[in-house]
Amino acid sequence: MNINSTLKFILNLAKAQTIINRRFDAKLSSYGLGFNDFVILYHLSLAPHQKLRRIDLAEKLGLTASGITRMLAPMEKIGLVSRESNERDARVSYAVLAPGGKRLLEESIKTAEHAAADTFPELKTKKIKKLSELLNEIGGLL
Amino acid sequence: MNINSTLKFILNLAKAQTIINRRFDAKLSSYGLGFNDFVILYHLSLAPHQKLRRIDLAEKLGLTASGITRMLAPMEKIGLVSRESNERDARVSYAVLAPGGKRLLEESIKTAEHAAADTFPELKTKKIKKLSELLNEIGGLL
DNA sequence: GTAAAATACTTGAGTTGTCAAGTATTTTAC
DNA sequence: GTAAAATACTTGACAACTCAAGTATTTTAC
Repeated sequence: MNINSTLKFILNLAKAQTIINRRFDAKLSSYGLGFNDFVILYHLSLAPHQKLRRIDLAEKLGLTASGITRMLAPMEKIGLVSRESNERDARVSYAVLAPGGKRLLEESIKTAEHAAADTFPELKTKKIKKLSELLNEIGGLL
Repeated sequence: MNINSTLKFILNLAKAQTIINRRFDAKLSSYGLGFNDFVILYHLSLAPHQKLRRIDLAEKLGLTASGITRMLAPMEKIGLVSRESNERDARVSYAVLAPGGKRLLEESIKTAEHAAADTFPELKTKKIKKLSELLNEIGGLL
């Protein structure tokens, strides 16, 4: 019952990611954030006017539009993000980084970086580039 | 609001894995399997006597023991795995690959391999090795 | 040999997503 | 300019986990 090495690799990837996710969730829980909450705040902070369409947010995280709707609802309720409409296209609803979200991102970012460093202690810049390229083969597709 | 490259890499990894998981779930759903169901069957098929303690299964997938309990329950109900106790240690309950599970694994394995090949079309053995080493930095920890 | 610690597993309650379907709006193509 | 297709988003129903706490058993250490 053998499988080829690409599939084996994907099994390893899945395992690693499961552990990483749980670890980051645990570390960030002191801020009341999940890993993906953090990632949403991060992408919003980089975006022009610190806002993104829900669908672009979905693309950046690899989630579905539905998932983004679910995630943003409680974040909006506690003032991390707010909602803004687009004058030219009534279908669109932006997620905007709210002051509370910006503050929380600033507070939590060091924690996230430490968690990353703990996870990959000796990850060098060169290696990262190569790996990221590889991951783009998937990330870029969808 | 910049972050270091290790954290950025982890964000890419998370995105890729989210997409991979959804894709595999979709492909395997024609067999009534989720991605992790498939992985459980696969690990059981490789194990001595095709059985594993729940906790070892948890370790192999990167899940918690609780998660394994939840996953195995429906799989047991439909005859993919069965339960076996350990005579020497009454705490232990093995998950055993049942005939139905073995058959389903054999049927689905090509689908999973194709999904893997589609995801990383030109993944060479060398690259895999490097990336897998890196992933062991986490996978090995827990 | 017994108390304390560790291990294996399960369960209740909650979270974080998924998919399929539906609504509203915009774009395309003729 | 209008019908059909595409796009953006939301919702109901559900799946696949998590953590914290609990039970049962085994191991450790004195």
